Amino acid sequence: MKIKINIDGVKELDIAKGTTALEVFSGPNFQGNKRPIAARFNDTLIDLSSPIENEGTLNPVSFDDEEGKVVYWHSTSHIMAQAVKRLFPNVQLAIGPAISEGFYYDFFTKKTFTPEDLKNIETEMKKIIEENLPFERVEMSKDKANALFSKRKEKFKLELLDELTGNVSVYKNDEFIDLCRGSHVPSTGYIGVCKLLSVSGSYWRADEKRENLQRIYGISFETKEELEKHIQKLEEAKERDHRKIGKELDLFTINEKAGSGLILWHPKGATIRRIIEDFWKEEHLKNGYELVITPHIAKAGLWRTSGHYDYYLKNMYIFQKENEEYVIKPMNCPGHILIYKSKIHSYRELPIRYAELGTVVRDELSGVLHGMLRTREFTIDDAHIFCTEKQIDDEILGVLRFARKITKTFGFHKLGYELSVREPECKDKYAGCDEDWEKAEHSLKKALETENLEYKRMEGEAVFYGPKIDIQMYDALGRKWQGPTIQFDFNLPGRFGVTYIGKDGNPHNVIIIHRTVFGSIERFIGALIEHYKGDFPVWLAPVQVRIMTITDKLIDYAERVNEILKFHTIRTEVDKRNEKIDFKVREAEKEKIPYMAIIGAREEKENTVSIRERHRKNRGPLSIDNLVAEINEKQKKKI
RNA sequence: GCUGGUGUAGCUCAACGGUAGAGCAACGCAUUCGUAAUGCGUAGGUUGUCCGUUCAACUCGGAUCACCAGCUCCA
Repeated sequence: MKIKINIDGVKELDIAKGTTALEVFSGPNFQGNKRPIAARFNDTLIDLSSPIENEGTLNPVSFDDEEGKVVYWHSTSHIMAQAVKRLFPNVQLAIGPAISEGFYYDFFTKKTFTPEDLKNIETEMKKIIEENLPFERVEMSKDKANALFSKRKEKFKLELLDELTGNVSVYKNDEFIDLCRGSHVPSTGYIGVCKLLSVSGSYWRADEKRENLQRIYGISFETKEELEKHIQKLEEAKERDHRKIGKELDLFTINEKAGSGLILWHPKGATIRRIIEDFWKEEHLKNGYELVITPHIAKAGLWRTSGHYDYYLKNMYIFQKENEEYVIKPMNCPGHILIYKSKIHSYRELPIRYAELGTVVRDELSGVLHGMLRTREFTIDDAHIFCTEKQIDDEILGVLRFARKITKTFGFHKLGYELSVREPECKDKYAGCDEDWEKAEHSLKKALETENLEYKRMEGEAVFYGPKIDIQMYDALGRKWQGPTIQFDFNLPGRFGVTYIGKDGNPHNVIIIHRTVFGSIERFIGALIEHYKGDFPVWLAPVQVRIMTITDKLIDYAERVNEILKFHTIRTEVDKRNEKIDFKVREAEKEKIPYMAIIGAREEKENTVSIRERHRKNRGPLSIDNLVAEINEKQKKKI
């Protein structure tokens, strides 16, 4: 019996019922650029070996496709598990999914995998790949699967089976069998090159009360070149590590005498931060925000009212003084609310926008601390917008535009958007009424659509007190960083009784919108360091010009130039050491200083400096006035 | 917090049961030099901390602190 299928909506083919996808793709009527490794039939991903029984649309999936990578890496994780089982028959299998870059597999075993083991596993994987074992999909009843995995003593697979209903599928290559939904590449030979990257601990089901597992991470590609490129990218990421650059460029340190997760900002790091904060304040003042300052500690009662004392207790630093319990603030919202509530507000005053670079302290688990990206004390560029229901559309749109503009100023040109909304099934676990949620969601959606932004809808990802937009920034390496957040709050207004007096003379509920652009200044600057690789644009560079003398005789002139530049708010340093100019240039290059102003007898005579610009080498002489104008122009343009 | 790894001079790293060594940086002297390293010299360490094993510990064991890779958490 013949059936019709579509390929890519372009070609229509008549095929015999039961023909496999692989047969279709290797037939004369199909030409693809990339080797298919799986197929998409209508909306489901299928194996190339799956027979096609119905009419529909069939498309090849290759490694270049997002879902192709998932298949490819997932298959490699099976191969790794197979290799591990061959070498260490006693380990039990947990799970082994593909992740955003590669795959992992969790194993239950008393032994710990050493780098030596990884090498051996890798070698065994290569053998399995050479054996070119087919990935066979077998569907069976749950009972049969239960019997199978009991016999193989795979207790984790049995636990997973417990939660499945109906028939299940297992994948088999030779002696190795795994409970798996699929899909997979046709055979192990499809995997080109693979590399195991690291081992770490994990828990079964991410539950620390459950079994401790050993997780092996790896990645695979079709060609050696792709693998090398990937490894290069990992090395590049290491080179950009803000902790490494922060030390090299003398930006910040973390000192165990002070405590972990606490940043000591050195002059150069503090300069970058100051420039960013000044810019932030200016922009907020220009955009209708008022700057406020709230205390670092407050009585426990305030945090009881806000609710933090209950649900955020384990993260709060609490201390006792004169029979009064105090909390070091982990959030800025209650303070802003107290300022709002210091008097009665008319509808005519709204919206009110309070902004603060508010430093908060949170006790984070020691294991999560990570340079500037995850600290125990950090400064949120926080703002709270108090507005009426009618104003939310304008406010959200305003915040979205504002946040986009600021992040772009820092060179994050590619942004991603996520709209987090309620889980539709369990509405009762959320604060606020249905109507609030719908209006808020509508307004967030509308803002994204007005700006023509593509976004991902994250069902059930909203926090309990309101829906939000999260913005991700993509850095120079294409990595994602958490950026601005725009968050509704249906919880605090009720808890604190935040109201305004309407036209009717009655109090009405205020809508509170939390928003932040940087999230945490520390994290943002950490991201910025990695994004720019420490090579900051002129407006952010802690030292913009290093003046360097060729001989001691030029020190006086160098000092004069220094004074002039400083007078024009240019950040300069003089290198008047008795060293050769090559040496001074080398150091300035290593320190990524954008302008080197070299001073010799000629320059003194002509009242100039000789400019060497980073990335542009020697530019020759330039008058002081022109140098000032050029740098000030860059400062103004924020480049 | 959990699993695994690491901790030696300001930095990067070496030594390894017999009481620590290099390069860079610092300091001193010489050199006064034109766009990525001038030469010579000096000084610098209770080997993260504490406890134990040993005739002897940087080296072995335990605890602790910190860091790293993950897990977990993230109102």
